[in-house]
Amino acid sequence: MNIKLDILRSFITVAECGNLQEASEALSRTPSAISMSLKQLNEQLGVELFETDRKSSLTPVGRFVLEEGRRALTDFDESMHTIQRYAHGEMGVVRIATVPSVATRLLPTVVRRFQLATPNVRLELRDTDSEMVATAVRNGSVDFGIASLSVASSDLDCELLLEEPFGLVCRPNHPLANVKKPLSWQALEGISFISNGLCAQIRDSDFIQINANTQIQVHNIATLLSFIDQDMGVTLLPRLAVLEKSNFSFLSLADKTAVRKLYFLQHRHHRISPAALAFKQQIISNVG
Amino acid sequence: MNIKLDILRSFITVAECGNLQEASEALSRTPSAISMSLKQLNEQLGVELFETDRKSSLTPVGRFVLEEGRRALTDFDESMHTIQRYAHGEMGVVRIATVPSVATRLLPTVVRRFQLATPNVRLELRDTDSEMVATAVRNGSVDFGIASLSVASSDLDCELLLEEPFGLVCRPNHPLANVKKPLSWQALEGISFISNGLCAQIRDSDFIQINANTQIQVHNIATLLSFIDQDMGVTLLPRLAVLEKSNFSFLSLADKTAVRKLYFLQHRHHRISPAALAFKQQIISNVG
DNA sequence: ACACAATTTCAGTTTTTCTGAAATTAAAAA
DNA sequence: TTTTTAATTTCAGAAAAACTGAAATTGTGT
Repeated sequence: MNIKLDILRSFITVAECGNLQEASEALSRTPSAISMSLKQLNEQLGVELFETDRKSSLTPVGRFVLEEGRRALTDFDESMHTIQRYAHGEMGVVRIATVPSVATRLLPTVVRRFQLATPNVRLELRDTDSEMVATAVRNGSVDFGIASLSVASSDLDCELLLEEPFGLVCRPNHPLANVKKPLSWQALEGISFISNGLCAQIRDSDFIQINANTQIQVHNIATLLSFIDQDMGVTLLPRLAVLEKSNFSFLSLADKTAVRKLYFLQHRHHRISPAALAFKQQIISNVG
Repeated sequence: MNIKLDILRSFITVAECGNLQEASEALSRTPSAISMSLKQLNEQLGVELFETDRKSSLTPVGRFVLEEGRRALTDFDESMHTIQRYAHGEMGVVRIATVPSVATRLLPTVVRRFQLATPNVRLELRDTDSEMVATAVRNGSVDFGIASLSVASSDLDCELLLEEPFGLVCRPNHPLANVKKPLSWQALEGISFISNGLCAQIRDSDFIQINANTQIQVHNIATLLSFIDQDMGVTLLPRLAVLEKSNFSFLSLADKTAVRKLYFLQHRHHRISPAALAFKQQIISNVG
């Protein structure tokens, strides 16, 4: 039979203490239990490990077992510790794909806290559009993603992270900028409206009409905002997509159904690593 | 409590087999026993290791435990194997000090056999005079020694290896070379006798007289033999001290008490390593 | 050689691990 | 979906292993 961890541990303790009594205290066993363990090790190796039955001096084999066994045990314990740390999410890699607005507006705080709590977890962030986020999740190149499309399929799992209302974005000197109450869709009539990719999420039929008639659609947010800045018109965006300290007015809408929903996207049957789970929960607690 | 070897082994086998049944056969246990072991590992880590209770796919933690655990186990097993090999004398170093005649006449055969049987044991041979052999044993710089002095003291243990009779060594054309029967001490009268260090071991009073009256004493055997070769006289040496295919006649003596005794010298309370013990036994079996 | 202290042995107890049957659960098939 | 089937888990009892405390043994120092 194989040499057991406990027995090796007992031997090392005895060899270090130089006698059974101390060792038995250190191991919280009776001397007789330790004696029996040593006897077992003896029989397994077929050689004496101590010069006499007083455990004060080792034989050459004893010295060898002490040295080699000590190394083997510390290595093993270290490995087990590493496993524990991984299991507790204190170690590992977290790979995330997310839409730009979340990456720039939501994650910095979360990342800062997470790094402080678990400095040994490496983070790999990537920001793209929602489609690519879903793809990355599907092919397993990220642990989970955050995107605004809810495409729960057989291999993709969607979980709502947050809803944020769309608002009208315009220059502060735009006529609409002074309206105090939430804007109705009628308010947009006769106004030059620039569409963007996120608008597709608003399901209101009145707005869909407006959106369909729009002449300009700009997908890149930075470009979009520079259009607005140059008096080309107004657009609709969720709060997060606009920088906080921007030079734009953000006006709320009367239609409370006009919201962008952000979802966690995960491979359906693949569990994520403890570190990834911890990061995900950090995001949730930071939003809630 | 700590993660146990057996449980880790079970987990790895199950992960490799992809199901409990195969694994339980490989481990010669029932599936239920393995199931309980896995449950224990789960509880110790606080995380699921398999995606479902069919053990076909691992969670990220499971993959990590498999990888790290596999390495930890093979390292540990290797260490234990190394210990076993050392304990069985298949590994290690054997350091020996011996008198020249043994080193040149006895050891070559023994070393050849030993190296064949245990190629991973390193040998460190050293040849000096008996006094220095004893010193080397005493201060622990060799595992054991072979010398012709019996100085059993409190820290030195002597064990007879072999006795070999002294004989008269002379040139083949020397008058004594033709004597057919064993020589008596009287035969040495009027003959030029060259003494050497080993002669001190002959305790016969007649010879002691002869030895005391000798004009020349040569300690180095090579020098001694070259004196004999140049017709300076005869000497007494044990068989081993003279090369087998030498140009000298070797005549037996009537006094059967004139023998050189070779002893194993060992530190009294220090056990020697299994490899050293094996080598020692190889010597004994080669002599007997 | 003696007395003392440490270790081992032994028998019985506790703890752990294992087995086999039954219950549960998940995947596959109808 | 429901049924069938196969794998896994749970459970209670059995077997094995480890442990304890008292007694016997052994070795050390005087």
